Amino acid sequence: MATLGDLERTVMELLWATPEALTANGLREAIAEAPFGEVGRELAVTTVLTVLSRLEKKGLVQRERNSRPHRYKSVTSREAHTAELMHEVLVTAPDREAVLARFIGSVSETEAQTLRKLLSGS
Amino acid sequence: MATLGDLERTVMELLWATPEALTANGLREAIAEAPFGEVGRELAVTTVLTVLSRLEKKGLVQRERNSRPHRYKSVTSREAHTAELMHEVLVTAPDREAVLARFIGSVSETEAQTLRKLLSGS
DNA sequence: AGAGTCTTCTACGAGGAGTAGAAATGCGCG
DNA sequence: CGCGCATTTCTACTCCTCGTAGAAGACTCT
Repeated sequence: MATLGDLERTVMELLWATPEALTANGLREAIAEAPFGEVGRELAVTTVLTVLSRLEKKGLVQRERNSRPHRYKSVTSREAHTAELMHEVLVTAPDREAVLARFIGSVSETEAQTLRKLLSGS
Repeated sequence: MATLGDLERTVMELLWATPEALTANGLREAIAEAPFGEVGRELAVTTVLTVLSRLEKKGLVQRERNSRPHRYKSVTSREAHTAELMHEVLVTAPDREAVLARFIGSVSETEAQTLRKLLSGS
């Protein structure tokens, strides 16, 4: 299961929040100004590059190799990624029904409402 | 987020599958005969003990210190644990509704059925 | 071709996890 | 009560991931 480190997470956060593909340098700056994490985090570009390579290897990030400063973007949306993770967790258990029962008990009323709507629609 | 290693996972698997509390030695034997993982895995008892300590520190395992060969059991059921993990994943995303929508799309029809039942009941 | 920019390679340190020996501790028996 | 054995704790080593970045190589543009 793809578990992310702090910096990796931050990078994904930014990529998910940006529709266009970003360069390593762009990301470097974005990290420095990111509203979360310790502010004013000045990283070397190579650091960002390394993290991006690792994320690419993990299949979370796609790189455009044609444009010269390579541009990076997330492969899936944040929602898709999160949902996929949830599903991965779900299928680790043999008794999924029981897990779902527990899970339902842990979501807020609003979320339950959303689920009802979604389920009746199909 | 408490992520488990392979051996830690195996141990939890066995503890979840057993209603009574187990001793380190019992677990050692159980691991050797476990139907999953490489069969015939002969570990030193100390190895099992170490893993159990770590799991205890993580709050996943509870130890009975009174009986002399200490006995260990899982703190929560497998289902509860899995559901909790799913919830943890869910709340990492800002737009939970969207995540749930995606998630619903990824579950089987049977599971969707279960969810409908559960949600209508409340 | 040269200068500057961008990428890849290599590396190190911290921390988690698998593994287990050595040392300490406690229990039951003689 | 003290000894020997079973059990637990301490300590340690290795491997892997992740944060971090320098040095070296590749590319591009004039």
